[in-house]
Amino acid sequence: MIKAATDSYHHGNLRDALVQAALDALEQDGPAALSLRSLARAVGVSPTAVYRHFANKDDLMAAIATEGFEGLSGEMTRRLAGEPDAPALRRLMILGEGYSGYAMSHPAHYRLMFGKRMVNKDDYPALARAAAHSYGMLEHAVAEAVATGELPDVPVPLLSTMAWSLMHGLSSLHNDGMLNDPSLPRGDALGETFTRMLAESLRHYSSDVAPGKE
Amino acid sequence: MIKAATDSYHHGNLRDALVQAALDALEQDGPAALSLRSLARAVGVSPTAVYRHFANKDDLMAAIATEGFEGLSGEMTRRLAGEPDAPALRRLMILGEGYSGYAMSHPAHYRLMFGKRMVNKDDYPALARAAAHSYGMLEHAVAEAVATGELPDVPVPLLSTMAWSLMHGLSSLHNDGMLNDPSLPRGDALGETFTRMLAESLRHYSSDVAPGKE
DNA sequence: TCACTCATGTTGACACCGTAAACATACACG
DNA sequence: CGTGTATGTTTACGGTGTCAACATGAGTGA
Repeated sequence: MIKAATDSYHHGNLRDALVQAALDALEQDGPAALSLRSLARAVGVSPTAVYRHFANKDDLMAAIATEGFEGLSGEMTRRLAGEPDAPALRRLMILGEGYSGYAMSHPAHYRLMFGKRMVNKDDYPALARAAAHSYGMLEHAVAEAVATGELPDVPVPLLSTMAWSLMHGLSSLHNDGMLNDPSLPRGDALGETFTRMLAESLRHYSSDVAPGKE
Repeated sequence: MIKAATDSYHHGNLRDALVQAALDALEQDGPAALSLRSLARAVGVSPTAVYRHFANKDDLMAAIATEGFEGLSGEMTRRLAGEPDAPALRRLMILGEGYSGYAMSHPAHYRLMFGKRMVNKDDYPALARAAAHSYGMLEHAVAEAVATGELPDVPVPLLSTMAWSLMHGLSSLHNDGMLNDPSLPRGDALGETFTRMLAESLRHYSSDVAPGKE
């Protein structure tokens, strides 16, 4: 029930209210409950009012996904700020923990961020930009770790994509309930564990075997 | 238009026909085109006939997902059979390539396999069993590689989950169009690359640092 | 101050969806 | 042959995304 201060004909900030209502519904009732009509109802507006602010449902979803990537970047930035003087590899690990931490504490939202919409990412430049920014934080940290010699001299995009894949896969599997081996650490502890294992094992990775160097 | 041989009142094998129609629609028109009604249409049957074979849409989706995990296991088994005498670590790499290969060549189907349905996996035991079997193949190979000393003495579930996360993350990111760095290898080549990198780097991973050993 | 414009919200309609209840058919088994 | 039951159909309901036509009222320039 997010409404403007006034109960006037014009809402005032329908767009933001809709996105906020969507985030609430997402966390409380899962993605199935995300219908334009129910959002309009929650905000106290007629169903088609949505179309004054979003071209269609996909457009709204893209806005929510964009918000998600911004939240993800924000979480990682916040954690980095907590250890300003950490060496490069440690910074990379902080990113990994922040990534999986955010993903696992916003399962429905996280899933939405990787919906089919992104395939036509040209249609949603703001979304593409937000996603690229998150990835950029990772790539930057990887590049630094390679520069300081804390990671082997393997092409940075390769290392970055590998780290991203590991964290994305872990978070997705966790959120989908696929990790039920009782001997495994709990969710966010797993993120920490894998980050450390990858960093540690890559440190001893013989870069002679690495691809992409000719 | 999969129909029984006869055009009689009774279809003959509606259940299989529906699943097959769903797989076709999935590959051709994406997951959005998957409606019970359109499937019924494609098979030449009334909309509600579906409910004689599936409790509801989720039930159908679970059947499709099950088929997916069976296809995945089949692909990995097939590739393993091609190199019967490969050492343990090599077998593990074959699994990784098979996994990502299957996932990347059936994007819509693969996405479905990890839908929200799996969270209540108790409701779909056949699906849970098929998924567990795929994971079991991986865990078995990891255990062998640890036994032969080709992988460090780290808890098998941990190593297995790490490998799975890496391949699942890579496949998902690829299928969602998130990997657009032009310097990266193409899709299935990436699967091979990451498998090799992980195997190689884990080989030199100092197991003293490994968690889960006290 | 007033009239006009245009961004914003509403009404009504349409096709589609998942699903339930009641009914029809015809295969299989006594 | 008779009948029970698995299978398919008809009809109906509430929900959804979206379009077209209309209503409102806030802001602006005369």
